[in-house]
Amino acid sequence: MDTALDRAVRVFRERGYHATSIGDLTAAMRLATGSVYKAFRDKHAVFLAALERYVALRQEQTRNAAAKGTNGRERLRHVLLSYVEHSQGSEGRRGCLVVGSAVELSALDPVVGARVNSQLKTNESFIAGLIREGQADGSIPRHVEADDTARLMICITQGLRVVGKARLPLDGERLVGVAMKLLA
Amino acid sequence: MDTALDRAVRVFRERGYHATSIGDLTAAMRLATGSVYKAFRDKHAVFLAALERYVALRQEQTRNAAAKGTNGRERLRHVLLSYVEHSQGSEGRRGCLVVGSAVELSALDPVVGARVNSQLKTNESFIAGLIREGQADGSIPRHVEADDTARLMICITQGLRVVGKARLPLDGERLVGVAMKLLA
DNA sequence: TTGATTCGGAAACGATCATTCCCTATCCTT
DNA sequence: AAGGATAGGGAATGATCGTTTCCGAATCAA
Repeated sequence: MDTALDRAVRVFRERGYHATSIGDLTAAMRLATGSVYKAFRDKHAVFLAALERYVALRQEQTRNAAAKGTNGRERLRHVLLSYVEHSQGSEGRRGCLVVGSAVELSALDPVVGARVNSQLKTNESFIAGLIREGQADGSIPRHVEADDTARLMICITQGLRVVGKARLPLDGERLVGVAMKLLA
Repeated sequence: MDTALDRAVRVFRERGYHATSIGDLTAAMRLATGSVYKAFRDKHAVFLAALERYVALRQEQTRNAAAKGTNGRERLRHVLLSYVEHSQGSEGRRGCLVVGSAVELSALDPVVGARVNSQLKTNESFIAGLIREGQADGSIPRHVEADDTARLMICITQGLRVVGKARLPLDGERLVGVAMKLLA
């Protein structure tokens, strides 16, 4: 079942919500129509479950990236690097389900809208936390505005997914190198 | 006819491509079904025309914002400020047709994909040009990498639209203040 | 005024959508 | 071994989609 949900995540990432038919979904999940409706109330419920699963997976990947760093600044750098890598190539073209939900559904679907909003806030707090961590361990200057900088960095991460989906090449080292100026 | 196309732009921005039915379109454009198909080959052609019109409008607004500045740095600052303002409030919730096209259609529709890609490159060149202008007039240091910085700023602008659509409040002065560190 | 022509509007079309229903095979219990 | 409950598969259903077609009104030339 979880493997079927992973396949649902994949097809929703590639095609978005409205362009994904139940036929696409059953083909990808290798389940018959009836089976999908046994497991989920409707298409919307499948999407919500897929979104939840995607968010959990991405959160784990981001925490793992952060763990690579030895101080606040380095942890943040690895998080940004991880975002660039995931926004690139075939993974980038597959797209981010949070960005896709925000753009395609946020305005029309209050449930998805609220979920996306809360997830962005969670990510923002995580980044703000890393900045404060860096300020505590001396790797980031005290005068950096943690909240404003975190919000701008969320814009960068979400923008990376948009640009990556549009097939512009992204050089991780160079882009992150420039972005780290925000911590000066 | 142009006023009808403006209404099409509006509904496509709000609902995206797939969630907009011909019924939505005719209601918004105040045209009957037959009239729409007299003026355009199909729904896809309406979208392409709307995208073209939106891009032209936004480009003009961005150039106007740039014109407010008296040197390269100030012109860039006004461009960023303009982006934040457009990403906010009701205008922000309406969304950006370029971001929407990139996320929803870029991977599935080669024509839209190519158009979005070229538009992002155009915007990037415009920003890179402003940076070089600032370096020529002394308002931006020479050691700033124009191309890398421009690409990161494109990420910021596209990300602003995503975050704005997700209803996170954006403070123009604060965010742009932080972003201008990239020109240090 | 008349006739031809062009343009917008609404009904009709097949296709496809999300959803429901029913049947079959598989297991666990006794 | 038999029976009952359960899960999965696939056909049927009503609604809605994009598109086409046809009809009436308005416009312009003569």
